[in-house]
Amino acid sequence: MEKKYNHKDVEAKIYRMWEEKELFKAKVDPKKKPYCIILPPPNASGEMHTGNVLMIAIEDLLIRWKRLMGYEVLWLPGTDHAGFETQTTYERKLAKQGKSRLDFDRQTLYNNIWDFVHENKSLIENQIRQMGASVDWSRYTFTLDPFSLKLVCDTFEKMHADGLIYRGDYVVNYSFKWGTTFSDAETSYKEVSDPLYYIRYRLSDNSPSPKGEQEIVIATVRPETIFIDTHIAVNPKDENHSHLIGCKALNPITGHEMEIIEGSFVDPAFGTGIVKLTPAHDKDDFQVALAQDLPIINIIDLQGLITQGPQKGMTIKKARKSAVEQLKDLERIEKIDESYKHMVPVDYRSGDYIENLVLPNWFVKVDGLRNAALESIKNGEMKIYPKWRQLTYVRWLENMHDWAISRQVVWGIRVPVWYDSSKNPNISVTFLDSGGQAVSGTLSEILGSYTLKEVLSGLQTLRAPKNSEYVISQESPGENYVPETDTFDTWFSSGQWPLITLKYPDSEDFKYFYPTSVLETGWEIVTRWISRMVMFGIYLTGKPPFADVYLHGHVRAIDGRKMSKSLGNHIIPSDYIEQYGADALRMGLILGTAMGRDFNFPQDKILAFRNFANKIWNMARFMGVLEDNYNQEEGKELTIYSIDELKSLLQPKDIEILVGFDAMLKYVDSSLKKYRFADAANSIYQFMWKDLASDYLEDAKGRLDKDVALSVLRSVYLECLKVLHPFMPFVTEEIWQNLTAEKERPLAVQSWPKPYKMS
RNA sequence: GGGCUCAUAGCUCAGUUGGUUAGAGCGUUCGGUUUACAUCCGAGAGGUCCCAGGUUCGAGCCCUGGUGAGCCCACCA
Repeated sequence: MEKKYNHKDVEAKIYRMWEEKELFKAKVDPKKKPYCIILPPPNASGEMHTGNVLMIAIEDLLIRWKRLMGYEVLWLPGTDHAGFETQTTYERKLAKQGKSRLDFDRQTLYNNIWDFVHENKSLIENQIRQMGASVDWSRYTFTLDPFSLKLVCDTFEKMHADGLIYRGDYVVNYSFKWGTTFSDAETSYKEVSDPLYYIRYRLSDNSPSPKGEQEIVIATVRPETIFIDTHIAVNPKDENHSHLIGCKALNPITGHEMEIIEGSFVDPAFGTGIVKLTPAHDKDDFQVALAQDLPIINIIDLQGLITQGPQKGMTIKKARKSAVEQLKDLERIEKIDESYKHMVPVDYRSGDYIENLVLPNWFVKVDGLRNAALESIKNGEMKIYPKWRQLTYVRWLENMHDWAISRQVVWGIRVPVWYDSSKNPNISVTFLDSGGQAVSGTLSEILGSYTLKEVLSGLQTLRAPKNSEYVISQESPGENYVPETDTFDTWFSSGQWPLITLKYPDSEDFKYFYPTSVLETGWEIVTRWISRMVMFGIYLTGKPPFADVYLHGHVRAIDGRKMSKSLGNHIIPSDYIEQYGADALRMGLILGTAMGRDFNFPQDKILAFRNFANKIWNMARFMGVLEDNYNQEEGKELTIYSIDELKSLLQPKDIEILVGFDAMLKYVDSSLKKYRFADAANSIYQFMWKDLASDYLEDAKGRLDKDVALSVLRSVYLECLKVLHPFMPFVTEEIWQNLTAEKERPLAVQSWPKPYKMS
């Protein structure tokens, strides 16, 4: 053995050995208890970040522990196509070449992204190997595999048949830049400064105010929508304004009468306490309009242009300026508050602006699914660790409203819907003609000049009005049909991930391993992902997809702030693997924190565990030296006795270390059961270094009954390797291979220690 | 606006249902190459457990109030 442990030479070699021997391939075995974790799929085109690394460290720890305990273990890896995120990454690449998605028909674009993803896919797979993850590669799954496509579409069909899917006009978050809808979960808010305009409205003579005022003033940041407004709201509890309810004001631009209605959402203290309603372009207003059956008028098209009125054809920004000019000319502006700051919706990744538009969309009715998901928590069928995170999950589910599942991106699973072109003349399409020129219009306009075949082969996007007639089918129902071009929200497919990976409903895997044992992931994904998996799992199988949910904390940068590329404080895990080894990185992260709490990247701990790897390496080496010396001094081969054989010869020091081992083992087991990984890790670490090396081994140097001491030392040391293996798999396996006979099974598939029971 | 979490050694953090002298890693001070390991060994210094009050025989831990930090959700024209 080398003087120093060199992880660089060892880790890749060991992983290859494990993989070649297929040690991690699960077999359905009814005689054994199953233990299953589905690896939360990293983005296919991504690179491993510290969150992934922590996740792998924890899951591999659980998986290897249970494998040694004798369970039939399955850890199933995969990657996610991450619809929108991947497409935007690809579009950025296109932009560098001076191109955009609009240069391609949807099929070509899809194929190009497919190639792009597969070029990059091996990167993340190799990083998973680098970490030592004992996953079953034979079951590797990608969210766009044929089985996945079929299951997701089958689920859609079933839900549609059960009345859980509907198509409706709804106010959605829409990005003009990316040309798609976003879910609420993908929308965040950013503070910006916009002028707040105070606009004077005359009251109509037909319904004068009881208090006799002639005018009211309304504050708005969106004067460009004024001309379509039909209603105004005040809070009924607002003493200054409630008398206005039922009165009518005149629209300052068009002069039409607008009724003043009550709205309990109106804050009397904000602005003037009076609000104009724009149901198509504001979520609150939309809800009021739905409840009170007010007209919903959309004046912004998908390019972000105003579709009617005096500002027709302008962008929102220009229209606003123009509307302000017009109002100034009409002397309707009382004042402009230039210092006003407010929160506007943006895409949570890119920070690009999002508008509220009313668009036809596919929706999931959440009411039918939510209660069962909540019930599984309340009755203990599914447990969340740490427990205090449960609240977030419950709150969120309780507040969840209907889920818009369609996205206008190409990269994803297409909604399996078709429209009969002859029955839906009002469907609007955009396609590239044979010369590559984009053509847009309704089917009835276009089919005069082009054949349907031409439209289909160059098809980019299609938008069907709410009441279009459609057929659900995964294949085209006939040559007269045009396909829906929307794809599913990524969470609609990843929400079915446990079912996709285990091949619901007929496979042996599914019957044996479902529900899985534990879902381990970051807490920030609770709402976006876990809630969906539970809802789909219960909907399709009657059971939540996992018994336990363990949520780890965020890894922050060394400076305690959130990691971000712009701050320059983000950490590249492979640098640490390179420098200190995957074992040290894993152990450092495991010991970095208590259960589920955020923590700073534990740089110095990783160093400490690199040293620890070297320490145990040298213990093994030294045991060899001691044994060689014994052979020379005694002139005979050292006999290694079992502890049973030595019972009557054991010295107090021997008993002490054996009893100590039992205590450590018990503590590790009970800590792991409770997901208290740091406690377990610290326990084996302290025992090996302090008790076994510094205390017992030092003492053994002076022992006269060397054969007894060396037998005890060897036994305890090997048992410790087993305990440490789930934490630091590479170095323990390498030492095991050095110390034990070649024909013995690798450490990864040995058995978990049993206590010595000396007392 | 609603909610969650945190505050313990110079730094980063453990401390389980209340129970002797509050721990670890890094850093720091002093001293060490005896049969492995300087990525080592031995010894030490270093804490008003954020503040105030309460419960208790006993509080870092439980309760109330405050201060400071971070985060999540919702979102007001």
